[in-house]
Amino acid sequence: MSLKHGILGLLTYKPMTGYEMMKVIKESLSFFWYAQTSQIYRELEALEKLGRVSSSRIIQTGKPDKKEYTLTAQGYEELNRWLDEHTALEAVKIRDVMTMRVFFGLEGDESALISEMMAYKTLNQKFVQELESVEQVLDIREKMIQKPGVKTYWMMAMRRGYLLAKANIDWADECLDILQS
Amino acid sequence: MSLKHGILGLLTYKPMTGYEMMKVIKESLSFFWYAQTSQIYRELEALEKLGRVSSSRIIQTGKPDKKEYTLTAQGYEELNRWLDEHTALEAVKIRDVMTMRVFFGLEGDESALISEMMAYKTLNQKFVQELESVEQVLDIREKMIQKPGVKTYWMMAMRRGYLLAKANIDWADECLDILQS
DNA sequence: TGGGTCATGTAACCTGTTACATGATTAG
DNA sequence: CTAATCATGTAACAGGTTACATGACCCA
Repeated sequence: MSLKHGILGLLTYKPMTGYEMMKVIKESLSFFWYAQTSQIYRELEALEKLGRVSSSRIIQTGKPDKKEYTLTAQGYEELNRWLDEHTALEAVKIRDVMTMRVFFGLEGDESALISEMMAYKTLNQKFVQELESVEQVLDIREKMIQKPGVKTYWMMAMRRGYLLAKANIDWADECLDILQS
Repeated sequence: MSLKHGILGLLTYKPMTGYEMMKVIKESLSFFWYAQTSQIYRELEALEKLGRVSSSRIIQTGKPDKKEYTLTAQGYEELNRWLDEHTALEAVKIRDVMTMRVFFGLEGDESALISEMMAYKTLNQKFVQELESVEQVLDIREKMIQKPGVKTYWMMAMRRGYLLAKANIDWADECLDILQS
């Protein structure tokens, strides 16, 4: 239901610092979960208070100290509980700014909408391109993380990003056809 | 960026009470914006304090009193400002529970995931069916609201819901193929 | 010497969720 | 008689956003 479970999930791969998580989220998870650094640090603290993760400070030379978080047995339990409960119904709680913008489009400036829609299409096209070459990256990551079978799940998630971006592009084309006629 | 602008948008159609908005949102907007009654009432109050809407109490016989909100000139301005600013980049801030669930699927129970995925598919199929017969409804609404041209925008928004639901169904099928093999 | 990376955070605020409360009318 | 509809909200909490702060090291 929230970033908390995403963090627990990431920690099943290996112990990590908040900073590392931020990068992983930006690089690999951002197509289904977006988060700010400040929020990650706050949630980590909250999770530690709840006993779902534990931390140890690592002193480095030439670099600032870091705080590495590890999943506890309790955290693992909580993640599993969350995974096995119904997610399908929750997925219906959608909030989509772009659709809202279009829905009330009669009120706004049409040329502004057109250029927004073109920007939107471009963003989605870039994203599709990125995903098209991602399988090799996942191969490497799977080996690093030492969880055989994990790639299958990553690929399924990735496919969703791909299919959605494709649908977004189709939608943008349809809208542009209508708006520019 | 939030429910506030959705409310302002709705009020361009006609003055409404919080209760009415709740119904309109549930019936027509829920595929891109989900909201609870309690939040609607709170946002209305906040908007009134900011001078974006004004309210008048209407006394009814046989029914409880109601509070009808009207868009002010300021509110109209604010809506337009929002409409003409860039939405495309904001649309990238995605949060999708179902994809997260799949991404960390290796940890959870596979049969639980399969039944969630089937439920998810069913929900999306129902939704597609609803949308397929929606055009007539929009015709009637457009006449009621007396804003010629508004239907075009509604249809574009609707199409997005349709295309996304279709993409969701395709994704669910792909996942089920993989999970059940 | 200026920008990027490494690394951690705080404070205030805004937005969304859950649970609860009230009470009359109307249709089956 | 009972469930739904009409209609309004409050309180507490959880989750997300924005803006700011610090400071060293490394590369061009």
